[in-house]
Amino acid sequence: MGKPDLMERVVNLCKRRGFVFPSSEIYGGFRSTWDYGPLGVLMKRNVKDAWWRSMVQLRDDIVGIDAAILMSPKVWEASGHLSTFTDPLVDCRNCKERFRADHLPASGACPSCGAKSSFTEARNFNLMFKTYVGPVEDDASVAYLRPETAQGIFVNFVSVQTTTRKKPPFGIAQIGKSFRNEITPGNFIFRTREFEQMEMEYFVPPEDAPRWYEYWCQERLRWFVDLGIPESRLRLRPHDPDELSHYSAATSDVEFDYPWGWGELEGIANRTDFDLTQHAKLSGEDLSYYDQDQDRRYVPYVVEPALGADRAMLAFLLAAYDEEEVPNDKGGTEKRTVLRLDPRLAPVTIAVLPLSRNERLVPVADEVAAQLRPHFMIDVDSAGSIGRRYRRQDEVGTPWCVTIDFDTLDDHAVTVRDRDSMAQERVAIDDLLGCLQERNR
RNA sequence: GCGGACGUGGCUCAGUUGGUAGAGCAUCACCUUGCCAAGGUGAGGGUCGCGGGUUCGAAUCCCGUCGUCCGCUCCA
Repeated sequence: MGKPDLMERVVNLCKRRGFVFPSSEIYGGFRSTWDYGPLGVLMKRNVKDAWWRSMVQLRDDIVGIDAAILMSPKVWEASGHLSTFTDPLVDCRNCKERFRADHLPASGACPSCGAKSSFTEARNFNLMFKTYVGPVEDDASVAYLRPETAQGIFVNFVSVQTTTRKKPPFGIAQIGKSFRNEITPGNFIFRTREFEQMEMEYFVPPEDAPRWYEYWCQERLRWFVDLGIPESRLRLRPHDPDELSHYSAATSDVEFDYPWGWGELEGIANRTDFDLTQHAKLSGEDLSYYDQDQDRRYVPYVVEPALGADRAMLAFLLAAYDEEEVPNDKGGTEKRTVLRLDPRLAPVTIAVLPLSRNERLVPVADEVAAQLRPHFMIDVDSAGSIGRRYRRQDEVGTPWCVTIDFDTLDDHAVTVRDRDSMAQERVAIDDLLGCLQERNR
């Protein structure tokens, strides 16, 4: 399968099966915005739950918060986003290429045109969405949609630290929407203007920051591998000094092998004490930490793994997509599309399928489904041939199908069919829940 | 925002020199079958992205606009 082809097929599958729809489609769509459908919202929740579980639930050094999207404009003044998040851009009238004004060579010649180049005036693109709070649209009521969730953590640092009595090294995690008025969004849900971030700020003594930076780089890489992305499709790429963001001393990207090439999936940054120091300056509040054991006061350094939930979901979908040839009953082969998603990420965990729409089978299927529903996301489907329904479930990544057949009426057992191996096992209904929970572990 | 390509039922596409829209798949119902999709019968579904113009008449020509893809740019 060609790589560009893969992207097309995944986007198509997403639309066809209700993972992701173009937003506002009845009005012709709205650029760069996507809506998650019934299966997509389930999967995205699973991605976020998996992240939250690994960050917050399974650790005792990280707590969560959920900060407001709208914040005081002072926050963005302090963080540097008001001044630094603006890119001055110029276009060359001759070759039509666009450059960052501050990246132009001193000679003023662009690479493909040389001396013939002729630039437009520099125009500023601020990546923050601006809005007005309250009834009057004046300068005093200007507010911004947050371009990252991290600042909500920094401004709450002292409150969280004192209420939880956590001591560095400790972290604060948050999942939420962010907004950036990107010049060019694209590649499906890879870069959109409204997106959901999963960010964690890890506060450490300054001298320990490099060590924790290394730790989180490896830790984040492991997380993706654990959830099913092959190591061969992941890599860690340290930023060159000149591509570092204004707040960062060191940044590495976890990159994924997208159909269009290697691209960022997650960024791990050593943000130093930049943010806390800036907020301390502008607010006048003391944001340092007093270490009683060592009797010293310091402003913690911050190591930040920042991941896009939408982007992560795309990577999991791309890595899971597979087409294979399977033998059919006519002696030939046919194509089987299967999403080999980790069961923790699959939108539907168990499909309950009566072998046919027989009036004795359907009620049993409903009973089995009712029994499993409190424990798993269940789908019940009785339409069409059993083979067709297996294929439908394969295509959306359902790990297990439970089939009720005519023998069930006598032996009170069902068939459990595995997505990847297509193997079947007979299981008594009384043991079914335990059996599935065991497999789902 | 600039340059290039494109926009017909859910999907993939056909639609000849402008005459008022078609196929396959999918969906739904009934029948059949009964463990790995596409057997039978029938049904629903398109003002051809949107708006305007030319014309007796436009999916087919012109303009605008919105959207998609590729590149510039961006970085979760």
